[in-house]
Amino acid sequence: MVHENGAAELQHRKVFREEIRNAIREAIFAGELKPGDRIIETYWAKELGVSQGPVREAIRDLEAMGLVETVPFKGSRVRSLSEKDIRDNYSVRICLESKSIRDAIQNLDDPALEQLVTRLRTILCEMETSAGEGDLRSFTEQDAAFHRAIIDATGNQVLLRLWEQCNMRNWFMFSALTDAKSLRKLQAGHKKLTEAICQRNLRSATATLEDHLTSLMDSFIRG
Amino acid sequence: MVHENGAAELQHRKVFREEIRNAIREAIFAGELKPGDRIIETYWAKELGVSQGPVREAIRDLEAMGLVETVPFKGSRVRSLSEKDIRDNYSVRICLESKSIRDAIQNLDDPALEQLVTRLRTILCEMETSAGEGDLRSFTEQDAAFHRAIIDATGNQVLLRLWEQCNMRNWFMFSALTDAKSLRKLQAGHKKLTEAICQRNLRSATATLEDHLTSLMDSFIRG
DNA sequence: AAATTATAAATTATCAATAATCTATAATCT
DNA sequence: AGATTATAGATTATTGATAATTTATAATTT
Repeated sequence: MVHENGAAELQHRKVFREEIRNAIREAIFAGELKPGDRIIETYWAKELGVSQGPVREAIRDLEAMGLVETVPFKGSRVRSLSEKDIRDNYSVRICLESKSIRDAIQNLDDPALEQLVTRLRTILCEMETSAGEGDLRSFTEQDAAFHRAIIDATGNQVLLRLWEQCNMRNWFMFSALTDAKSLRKLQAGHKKLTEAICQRNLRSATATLEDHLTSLMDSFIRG
Repeated sequence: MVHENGAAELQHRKVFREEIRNAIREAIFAGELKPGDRIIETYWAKELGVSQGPVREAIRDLEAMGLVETVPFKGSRVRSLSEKDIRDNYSVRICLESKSIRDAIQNLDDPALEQLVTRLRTILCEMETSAGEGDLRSFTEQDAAFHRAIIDATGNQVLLRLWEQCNMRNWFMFSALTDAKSLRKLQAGHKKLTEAICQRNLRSATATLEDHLTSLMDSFIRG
């Protein structure tokens, strides 16, 4: 019996909460629920054929993600994100990712850095494929995987947890970057970043990251 | 009728969840619940004279704080924090607070910075009093208020939310810093930081902050 | 005796019903 | 009329009971 590898193998038991959370999230993405709209527990309970409890928990999750705001006894609403909110979000994300790059470049030994770079290049390849096929969904997932890989390499769980919370992919799964030009530009940024990390060039890496995330933010704001 | 100032005045309606969350947290602080121990919903429901639902929600909150880990259908346990966990936590906190100081110094205009400094000095005074009276609880609360004030001044809600999550005060309300010597050292750090901000001396401010938080971390690890 | 399978106890997840609270509308008062 | 106070309807918060799942223990098999 050689199973039970840490925590990865576990948590596969499905709990309603997750599905409910996704359902409400999708409704927000689809524009069915607009910023400011109320999220009524009993409505979603009936809609999804479950009871109120799990819906409550799902809403709490969305709240922790920053997608929803709740006032006790009054209810929950879809948060309306101002341009400032988005800017704040990205500025914190840049802060966290800069740190992860700094930590990776400064603390990882050669084999570990090599391993990270290899992983980044693998993801890069997969992104090329997704971009070629026009599969936006997997492209954005791989984009997240790319950035997460760097943070993973630092081994800092706190950093990872906080980053997950300000990764806007959680807010808007698909964004305005539907055109091929944006994708190519993103890819160029990823490549440049990978090379900078490979060469332990901290200055170039952080500058590239800032450019990369800032242009991503701009496309959100404009789109 | 001149109430309803934004969001501060609201959320005063008590919800069980908060009290339950605090009760369990206190049990962890008191050593009643040790790392690895299970947190049983029905036990706490009976213990506190409430039902299972609110207890579940409270546990979810503690989970989001990183104090507890949960596996579906198996239950929740108090997370065991390694020294590395604590170090990671502080290194992220330093990252976030450095950013807030940088943003404050670079972006605030003179009146706004003046206002921040005034507020910091007020808190500083209150801390002197608490320290003199040996009131550890209010001292730690004011310490948190001091750091929060800087982040508040930047107006970045995302930064604030993430900072709340890696503020270890949430984990260990009272720490090992019971001796008067540590308190004086902390206070000296606060004062120096306040002056550096007042003079817009970014280098001094961040260096002071790093020292300050690092020594705080050390006292946690040693204590 | 070791391993496997059944059973029982404990615990979590969910439900359905009720209590508490808020919101909007109607009634009352000055 | 304008403001204040009741009332009704909607929604959240909580409860107590039940179903689903896991864990520990006993029974069975080989």
